[in-house]
Amino acid sequence: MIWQTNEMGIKKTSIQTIAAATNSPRPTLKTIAEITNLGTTTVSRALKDAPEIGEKTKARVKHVAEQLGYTPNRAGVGLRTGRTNVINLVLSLDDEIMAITSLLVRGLSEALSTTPYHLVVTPYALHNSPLDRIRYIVETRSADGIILSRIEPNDSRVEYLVKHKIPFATHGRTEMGIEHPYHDFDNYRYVYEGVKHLYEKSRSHIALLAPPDTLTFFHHAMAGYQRGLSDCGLKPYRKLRFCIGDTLDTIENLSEKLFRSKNRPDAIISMSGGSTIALCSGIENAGLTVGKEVDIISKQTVNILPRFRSEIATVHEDIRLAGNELARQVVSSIENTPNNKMQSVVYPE
Amino acid sequence: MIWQTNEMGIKKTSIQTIAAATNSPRPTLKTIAEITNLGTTTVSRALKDAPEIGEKTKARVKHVAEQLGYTPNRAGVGLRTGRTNVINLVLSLDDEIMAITSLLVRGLSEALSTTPYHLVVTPYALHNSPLDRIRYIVETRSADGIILSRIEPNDSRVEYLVKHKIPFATHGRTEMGIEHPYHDFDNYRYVYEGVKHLYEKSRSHIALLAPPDTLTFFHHAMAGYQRGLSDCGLKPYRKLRFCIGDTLDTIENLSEKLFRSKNRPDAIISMSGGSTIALCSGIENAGLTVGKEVDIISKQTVNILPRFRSEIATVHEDIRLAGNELARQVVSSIENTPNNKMQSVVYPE
DNA sequence: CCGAAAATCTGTAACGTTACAGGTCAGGTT
DNA sequence: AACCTGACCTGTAACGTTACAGATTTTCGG
Repeated sequence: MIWQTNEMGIKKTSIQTIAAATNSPRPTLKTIAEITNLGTTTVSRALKDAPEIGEKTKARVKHVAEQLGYTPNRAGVGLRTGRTNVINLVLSLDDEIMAITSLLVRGLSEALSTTPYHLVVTPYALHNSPLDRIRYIVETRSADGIILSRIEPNDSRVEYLVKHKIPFATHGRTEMGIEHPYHDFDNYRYVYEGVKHLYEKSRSHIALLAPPDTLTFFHHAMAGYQRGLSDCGLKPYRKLRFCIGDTLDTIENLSEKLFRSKNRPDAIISMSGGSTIALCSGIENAGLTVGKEVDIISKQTVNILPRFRSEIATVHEDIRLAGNELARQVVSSIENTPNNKMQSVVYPE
Repeated sequence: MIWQTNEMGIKKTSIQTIAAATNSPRPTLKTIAEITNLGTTTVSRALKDAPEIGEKTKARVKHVAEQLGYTPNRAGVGLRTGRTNVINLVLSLDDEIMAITSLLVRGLSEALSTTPYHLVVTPYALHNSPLDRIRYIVETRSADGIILSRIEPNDSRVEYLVKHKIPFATHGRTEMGIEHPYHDFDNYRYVYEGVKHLYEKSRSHIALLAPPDTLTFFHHAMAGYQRGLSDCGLKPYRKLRFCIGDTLDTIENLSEKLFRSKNRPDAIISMSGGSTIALCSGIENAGLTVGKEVDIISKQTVNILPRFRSEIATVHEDIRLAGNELARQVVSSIENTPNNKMQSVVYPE
């Protein structure tokens, strides 16, 4: 093919050939000890600036270590100390297709970059028990701290982690009477204010495009919804037959069906930006126009909805901030310095 | 419990041992060995079905292991064998905001689920050297195989990994004359056929919304672009002042500026779905309509553009498939079974 | 019933690191 | 001169696992 201009010009070098030229096992403490004529213990202590090692020796050791490109072997450290310097973000694959992952990871990395910890992301398929992944991490001792999402009111993972005394933080709240670090968006307030806003625009059939009802924030959203409606003297719309956990195609289809029906809503509050897009498609397929027959308020984590249909009112959920907070919390938790605030609920100005 | 059926073999301390083990510290091979009155070696071999262990013993050992909830300590295994059972996906944070990550991860997990390997994702900030992360993984021996993206024609990471004999696969190709596993979308063909398609719709000022020019697939896209134009007897449009690596806001602004200009394009081929959305916003801000004054062809990894503006012609890039392929390749590479195809370039029907 | 092969099982060492309990020695104190 | 102190360094053991080289028992042909 045309762009493979290199095929003629450059000779191919096999992996083996290059590697054979560079055959040296990685240096260990022992290597450095032999070179410097010190004990491995001394080298180990020197490299971490222990007070009982002379300055001259430290400098010498560090210099040699640098020369050799020494890096501590994690398996060795892990075996001896039981620590990994890893924070593990456990994520569902079937979720968060709309940039949440990306932003959360960015927020976490950012905050961890000033600590000795580094981030590892483990995905799991939703059809497996989410608890399995957690158990695996705990049993194999492969992280010092864990970050969870998709939190349920009565969450077996939280129970497990508390029982095993593993530091963790959750993106979302539980309702188990257990105190633990968490960060959450104020979904109650979001929906409550959404209802009021729509009421002021004279909307009266306000539906909620809710999260899956297994998750805690479904209840928060629902509470805000009901309180908002009751404060406005409105009645709840019958429960939608789809939620933000469904595929975009499902949402689009059911949304179209809904908006073709006689008793359709005249406003929707959506809990997810991705779902909102499919929702709009359904509305338009039904021959209606967003901003005219129907008003939409939606959360979004990335600024895309105004580009999509400028009539959608949006509220920004700052996932990067969530990452920062969660990282801070879990590190505090590991290092047992609970001077900081270990729980936060935010809402944008 | 099974081991109590063997009356002769039971140590008097069995019960206490079991109790102690079930209490707090995690069970190890030694725990099982004490309970079963076997050597740790035997237990280790039994758990991995070694042929020199009797069936009866294997069953007994496995049963006890199950009872105790034994899981091998990864640090121990890692230290001894040098293996981690980890495949590490190294991802840029500043990239792929539009679901690529999510889909790639899903594809990889899926394919790895039938292997002993599991996926770990390490993000890096683009302003750090991407090589650093790789070096860290290699030096600390924290993965058996690595998967890279954002491949450059002359990629230092590839060079490094080949030099250190670490198995890896790349999402995208290099042009260094080094043979290594990769998976790629046929961007040459995509752009080439895009140009032809637009030409048939009588478009003549066709611009390319290209990738950053550091990446290999920029060159592929460019080659397809130029060849397509030349086959149609058209001239290239002057290079755009923005690319798919820019923020959505940047793209929207520069796009508006472009489409307000006198010598604006009448068609665009875009290399990324996210960018296309911002591009459209810019076009519309300039008072033009997609499908009327301007035609757009765009790649997308998730089916969102038709919902956005139904006039956009789309080509699907199957990232999940990419994940499957890359996983397969890197595992083959680790296990030195290069019977499978280690390189693939795909284009949808 | 012998001897040897086959089938099972075991002990030791090592992977790289760090905790711990010393050791050595210069210099000062009694 | 004997003793102590503090600064600096070292050896040993252990974390949990597996490779390796035996050890023991069983089986079986002759």
